Amino acid sequence: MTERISDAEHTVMEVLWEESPLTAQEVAERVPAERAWSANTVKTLLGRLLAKSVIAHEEDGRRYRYRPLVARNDYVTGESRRMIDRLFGGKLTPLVAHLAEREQLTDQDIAEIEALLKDLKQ
Amino acid sequence: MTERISDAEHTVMEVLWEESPLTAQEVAERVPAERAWSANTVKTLLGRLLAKSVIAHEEDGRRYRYRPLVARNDYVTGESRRMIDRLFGGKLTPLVAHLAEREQLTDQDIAEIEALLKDLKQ
DNA sequence: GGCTATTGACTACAGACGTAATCGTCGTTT
DNA sequence: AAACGACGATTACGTCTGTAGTCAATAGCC
Repeated sequence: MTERISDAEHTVMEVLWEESPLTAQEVAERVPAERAWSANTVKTLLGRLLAKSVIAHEEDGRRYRYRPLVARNDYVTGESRRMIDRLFGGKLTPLVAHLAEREQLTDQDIAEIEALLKDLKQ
Repeated sequence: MTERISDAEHTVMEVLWEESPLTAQEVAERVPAERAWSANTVKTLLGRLLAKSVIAHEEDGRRYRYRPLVARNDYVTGESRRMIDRLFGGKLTPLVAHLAEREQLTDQDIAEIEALLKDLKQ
């Protein structure tokens, strides 16, 4: 049911996941400089995220403080799943195979992942 | 430089990656039934993909046969990289860690991935 | 030789997105 | 009290996307 979050909106979410609640202005200050957004742009995005019920706002005097309603972890899970479904037929192994082949995994990467998996096997 | 491929466009690409060259009509026939697109829709999408130079067409009598210009593998690499950058700070290990934690990996999955990694270590 | 079906090109149109300016309100400053 | 400034709400606007309809050319049929 959770509506799709656009790219620009995601940038705002990252700010709120990092720290919240924040006022619109505080969010604007924390948005990565590459974006170079006006304060108004940030407010528009906050409004759209509100409309999508993915954040909430609580009054604080004459302004609002915004706070995420979805956990970053859940969002990340959803997005990775979408990607894996679209590109790898929903299977994880082909993803790892692909990445292993195309990105050069350092020995350390491999060691880390192996350790991880070992842990999983209780 | 390669332009972004939208969701609907990606569906068409999958058809062409599966088999090509194909005429517009053949593509339309092969698009997954859930989409239920009109032939015109498919043609529009082919046109947009052409404009983005991600496919090419060669004349064949009064019609065209379309064929991908980008390899699926390259596309997949690009998309996975984007996702990993956005969600996992560009590092692969956190991706695997996240997936391992949130998706239940079967013992078989784990075994497969371990085998994969073992191979990588020459 | 006119009619019809196929096919690509062009046009359409609503909704999402990126980016912002403007408006209205209310508290603050002088 | 009048002007100013901060803030949310509303409006704007070009582009992209999803989904198609319409038009023009051509090729085959009768």
